[in-house]
Amino acid sequence: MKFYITTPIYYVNDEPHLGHAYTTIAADVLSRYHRLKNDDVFFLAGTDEHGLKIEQKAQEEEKNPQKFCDEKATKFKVLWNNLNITNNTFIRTTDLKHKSAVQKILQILFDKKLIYKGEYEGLYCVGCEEYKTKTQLIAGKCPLHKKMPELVKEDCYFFQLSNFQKKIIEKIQKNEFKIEPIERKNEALGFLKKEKLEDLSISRKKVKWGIPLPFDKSYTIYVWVEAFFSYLTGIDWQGDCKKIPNFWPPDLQLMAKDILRVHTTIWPALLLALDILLPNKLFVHGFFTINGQKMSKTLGNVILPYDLINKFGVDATRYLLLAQFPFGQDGDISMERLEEKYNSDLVNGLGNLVARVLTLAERNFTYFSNGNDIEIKKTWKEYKKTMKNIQLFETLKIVWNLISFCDKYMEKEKPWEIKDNPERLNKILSNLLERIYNLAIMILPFMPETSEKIFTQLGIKFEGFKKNEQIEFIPHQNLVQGFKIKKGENLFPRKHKNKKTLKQKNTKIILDFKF
RNA sequence: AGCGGGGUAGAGCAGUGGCAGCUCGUUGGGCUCAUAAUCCAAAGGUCGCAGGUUCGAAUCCUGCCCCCGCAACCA
Repeated sequence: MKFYITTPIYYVNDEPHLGHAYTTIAADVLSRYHRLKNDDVFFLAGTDEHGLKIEQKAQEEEKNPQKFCDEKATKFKVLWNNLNITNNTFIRTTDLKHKSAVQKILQILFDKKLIYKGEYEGLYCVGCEEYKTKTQLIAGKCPLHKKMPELVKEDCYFFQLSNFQKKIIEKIQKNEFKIEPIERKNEALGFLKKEKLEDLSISRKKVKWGIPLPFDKSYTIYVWVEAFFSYLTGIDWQGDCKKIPNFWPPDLQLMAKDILRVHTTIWPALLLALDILLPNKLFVHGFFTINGQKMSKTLGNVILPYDLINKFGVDATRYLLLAQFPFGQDGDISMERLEEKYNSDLVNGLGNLVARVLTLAERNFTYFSNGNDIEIKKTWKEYKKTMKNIQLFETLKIVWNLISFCDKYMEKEKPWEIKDNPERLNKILSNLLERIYNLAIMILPFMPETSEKIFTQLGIKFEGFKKNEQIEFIPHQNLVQGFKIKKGENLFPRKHKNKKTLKQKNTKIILDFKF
């Protein structure tokens, strides 16, 4: 089975922030899980680099836009690398292959008469050098320049977005174009049914930093129209509608809720216009607040990805972000709570369990499997179900239930008290080690380095599941070599609280999640 | 009345008509294999506010308040 998953292509007007990291980590977890299942996975990440905002930002920093984009895109790449993200490609909308495919597409749409010349009328703020929507204005004035924008008309090209409204609604209702969670589907259907989609102006005369329109080079292409195609050019599509790459369509496109609208209007309309299959599923997740406040640079309460990586390490960062609140909802985080969770789940939970079992097992023990551990089987069953439903928070809960079960089991059996019944001791430790072995596989998509460390300490190699092998407890095959225990360093070093630092961190802040 | 989501213990959340729950934190006790870890127990809540329906409401209805996202040609 193929599994093609995408993150949004992030807009490079700013440094990568926690929201970008969150989506990308989730995508990586799902990618790694599908690889574990032996699916043929393609994981796309990338950056969106054209448009007025970039042009202006580059100008502020006195750089040419390409250099500016190169630097920012590198920051994203480096962060993904540091977070152990296993994306198969990193597509940039300034890549040559993207630009040339996009130009072909626009020509096709033009030849199909789905693009026509017209006149765009909008409220233009001279100070901002851009059109404003009514909702961006405060009392009719630009909030930045305190001036009334002028009503300006401009020749431009339109895409017949309105033609596709009905078809999009139909595809969503028939679940041929799935949107999850259900609230987001309702939201999309809400605005699609209620508001009329106007034709979309796709050309920009004033924006220089963009891909030229193939049939009229005095314009560049509006970013949203071209950027979406990176989901296709990233898998090496050349712009030929008859030659669609095998990985198409995406099985899953992850994104935050702010870009739901464009992904359920412009994006499917463009694909329908070209007779290309729609993505199978969009999954929309929520936003963070920090101590109940929006993150914002102005308020200075931003938690940066590197703050977490430096403090907790890569694996713990991946875990902590996903273990905070259900994937798909909004949630609140704080440094204080992250620290608590780090200590309770990782240090006291997983780390401590591995340490206490291995200490006993390292002394004196011979492995034999009873081959049928109900707890492990039950956990795998729920694990697979929640993973399938993209309930990553629930998956982690289920895995941690098994950890808790092991702690209680030890308390009940008290293996450290057994002095003259080696058979019983071996059985108890074997049960525990099999559970830890399975735990290590379960956490592999979430915390690949920790997983590897556990295998090393168990003296066992995990080489993945074989093709078509059921993912579940199979001790005889996989553990035939037995355990060669060598307890190592603790998996997670304890964090000791520093109340003063925490208090400083908790000062109100806000963060901006625009992509 | 623009659309969607949310407001439940100190914190984060679950609970859609039948004794108000989970995790963390806090407090007390047990244990000693383990990173002051772990196990058992306890304390802690006018379920946003105000009305209504019902034998019975966190849950259903009405009104209101607060928070988040969207309200496209910014991305």
